[in-house]
Formats: sequence, C-alpha cells, structure tokens
Amino acid sequence: MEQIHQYRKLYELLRKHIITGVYEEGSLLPSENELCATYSMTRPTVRHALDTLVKEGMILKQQGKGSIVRKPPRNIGILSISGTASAIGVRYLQTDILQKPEIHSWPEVFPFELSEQERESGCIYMERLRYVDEVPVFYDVNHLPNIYLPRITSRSFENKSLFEILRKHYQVEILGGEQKLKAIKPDEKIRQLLRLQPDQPVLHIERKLTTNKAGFNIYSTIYFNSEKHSIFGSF
Amino acid sequence: MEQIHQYRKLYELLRKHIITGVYEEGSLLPSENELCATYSMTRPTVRHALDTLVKEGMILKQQGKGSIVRKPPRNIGILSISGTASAIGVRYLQTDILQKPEIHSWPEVFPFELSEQERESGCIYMERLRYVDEVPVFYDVNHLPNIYLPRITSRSFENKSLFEILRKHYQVEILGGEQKLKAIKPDEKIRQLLRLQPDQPVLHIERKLTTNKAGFNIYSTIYFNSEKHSIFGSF
DNA sequence: TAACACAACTTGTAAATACAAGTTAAAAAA
DNA sequence: TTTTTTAACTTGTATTTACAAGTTGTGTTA
Repeated sequence: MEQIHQYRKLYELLRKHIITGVYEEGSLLPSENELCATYSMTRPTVRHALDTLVKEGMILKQQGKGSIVRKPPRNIGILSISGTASAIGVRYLQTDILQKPEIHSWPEVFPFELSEQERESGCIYMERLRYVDEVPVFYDVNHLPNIYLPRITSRSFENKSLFEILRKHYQVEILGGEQKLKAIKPDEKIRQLLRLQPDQPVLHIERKLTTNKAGFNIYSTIYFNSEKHSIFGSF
Repeated sequence: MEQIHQYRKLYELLRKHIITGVYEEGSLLPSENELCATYSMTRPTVRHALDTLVKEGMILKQQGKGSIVRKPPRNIGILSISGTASAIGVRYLQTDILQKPEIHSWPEVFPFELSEQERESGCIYMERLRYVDEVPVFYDVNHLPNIYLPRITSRSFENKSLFEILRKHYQVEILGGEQKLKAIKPDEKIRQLLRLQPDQPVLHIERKLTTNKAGFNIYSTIYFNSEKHSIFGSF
C-alpha cells in the first residue's frame, strides 16, 4: 500500500506555491495553526512539513514571527556540480576543441584513484579551450572511461556542452564529485594558450565527478584565467 | 534564564561520542527507545536530537534497522559549506587571532550587498591566521553583522573554530552560501603573513554564508597558500 | 536441508495537549 | 505626545500514546 503521508503532501503543496510565487519572497507563510486548520492536520504534522522546507532552504523560521519565504532555489556553479558554462556568469562560452575525443590509455600518474573497470576499459581523452568575449579563459583536459559512450569519438563538440551531450545522448547525470583547487604559476604552454600576462597566476582545478552510471566518473583538469573573471559558486 | 534544552544536550553528547570514537564508524547507535530510557527523555525529544545529527551528516537512519554512525563528518570542504578546518584534510588547524572580534562599521567597499538591518547594526570584524604543521596557510578576514551575538567580543577564539562557537553557543547553523574564487599575486602584507616564496600566487576567496538566523550572513575573505596544500571540496 | 512464517525488534508517522519564549501591536499610563 | 505595559499573536520544546512499516533472526514447516 503506497500511502502518501500528510506532512509530505503539505510539503509538496507549499513548495509548489513558493516556487510558483503564490507566496512571495520575503513574505510570511500562514502560521502553523492556520495551516493546521486549513489542511486539517495537527501541529506536529505541519511542523514536520515546515522542517523539511527549512532543511531545503525554501523558508526561514523565526520564533515569534513566522516562516519567511526564501525563494532562491539556489542555482549551480562550477563549484557545486554542473559544467563550466554557467560558472562565470556568462551565458555562452565559445569553445575550441583542441583535441577531439580519442581513445587513449590512462596516464601513468593520475590525480585520482581509478577502479579496476575504469583502468581496463581505457579512457577517452579530449582538450578544450573556452572563450569569453573572444578571450581564452578556460583550458580543460578531460578523461572519461571508455564505457557507455558509443560513437562519442565521432561526435562534434564545437560550442556544445560536454555535460549536455552526456546527459542528452547518453543519459549520464552528474550526481556529485570532489575537487582540489590551487593557485599556480602556469607553464609556458598554458601561458600561451590563455594569452596570459607575464606573472599572471592561474586557478588550477582537478575534479572528479561521479554519475548515475556505476563506475563512470568524469575526470577533468582545468586551468582558469582569473584576471578578469572569477569562478563563482553557490551551494 | 538560559535554559539548555534536553534535545540539545543529547545532541551534543552523541556528537562528542561520535567524534571521539565512542561509537565507531559504521556501527549502530543505541535505539531510540534505549536512549529514551538512558537519558529519561521521551521519543520525540530523542528523535529531535537524532534529526539534528542526520542533518549534519553525522549519522544515517534506516527504518527497521537503526542509526548508523557516519564518522567522517564527511563533508565538507571549504567549497561546499562548512568552515575551513576540515577543508584541507587536516583535522586540526592551529589558529592565531590577529584581530580579536571587534565592533566596527562596515567597510565602504564590500564585495557583497548588505541588507538594511546588517548595515545599521554594524559588524564584528576579526582576522585569523591558520597554520598547518607550523606553517601559515590560511589568512582570513571575517565580517559578521552585530546581531544575535551577545558577548562575542569577549570570547576566546584561539584554536577554536569560529563555526563551532557560532553553532554551539549561538545556535547558528550554516545553510548555504556563495563564493568567488581567483588566483592572484599577493601584496606584500599577504606575502609576509603567509611566508610566501617570491612569485608564489595565492588562492583568493570571497564568500558569503547564509544561516538559519534571518538577516545573519557571514562574510569572509580568504587568502590561501596553495603551494603545499590544496583546497579540497566534495559535493 | 531449504523455504517460509512469525515474532521481536527497529524507525516512521500521527494525534492531542501543555507550556515556554520571542515578536508585535494595541491599550494604558506617564 | 511619548513611554510603558499588556495582550494576542507567533514558533519552540516537551510529554504521552498509538499504530504503521521496514529489518532481522528464530523458529516451524515442507
């Protein structure tokens, strides 16, 4: 018997109302007692629903005052989960593919530990250079395990999001990941690619993204010119 | 009358026991009914304490089984949400307070927008220098609005986590935030504080953390020497 | 022996009730 | 008019009771 719980129903309803703007940002939700009366529930049940909303950051509660609506279903930047395209507050990045996806063996030294399956199936390698306003800003090196991805080496990636392609054509969803950040002095190759001023440091990111496909992780090394832009992330 | 609530006491106790290893990682906590009997509380109270631990990721609950200890307060690097202490994979950072918490006015130029309430209540300012293995690694400048924090300027912060104090003594929980990252060439002051090699760049982070207290946000500017360590974040 | 049923756990949901504590605005007093 | 007090809200904590639902081990039965 699939019973839908009362607190869950109220939670979904309030959540929808907040997102669609029935309750405006900054305004107060009906009081707990009003919600009890309206939906014929007891206060613990109503509070359970509100607690869930608080946990998600949809509302703030203040004793003596009420539940304050907090619209921002927080978006996603490079630091939390998604790709790079939305990370620097620029709608479209122009992308050059320096190295089309190719099947390689894994590098000898690799910043992350690989599973047995990943190691033996080889990897798909690609390099990209991404521009904002005609100026190169990102240089990224990507390693994907060679599983689940038929015909990917013959696909065009020019000005398309890698993550978009993975999601749309291969049903790969990013679940989470980990990353290491440093500020480094770039070597000559990076300096030229990103057309850096002498002495301009770059942001260096190594990341592993886990996906909904078991054993399928995305490994990227990113060099970012932070002279004119910042990496922005919210969480 | 400053009453400490029962659920809070149980929460702090269990939390301490998990961190110090009284309950091992992967093992089960005593059942809710056992905790009720042991500490003379009712089940809703016990559950409130456990819910708080779940929210922090200290335990996992499984219906029919119990509460599973999840020792690695697994998070949470600087990039996702919590403080800096757990961000670089070091359990304890030594901390020097360069500037004890003081009440200031807000700076003229500030990287984030302030609310009316924040601006008019003034801010609490503090600077810290944090060490790993006797070497300075973090230098951070913090601005908190001067609300909700009685007597904070007379508190000792040496080798204590700012977030720990906020959580324990002021019931401030971090909900989320946003941040901007750059790689920069440090100025002379930063260079000396962090004892940097010439030409060693630093990671520069500006962040705003939102909390469960309405209108109470934490603003930090962080300079990080990434020569020997990386900023690590998982999400 | 192996499969199944059941009992004894566990946590999850929900009700009804009481009082504490913070906030706000109206009423009363200066 | 200005200040203070009070009353009427709000959410926070806590007790008690009941049953639902998932998990696990122990039986019993085939």
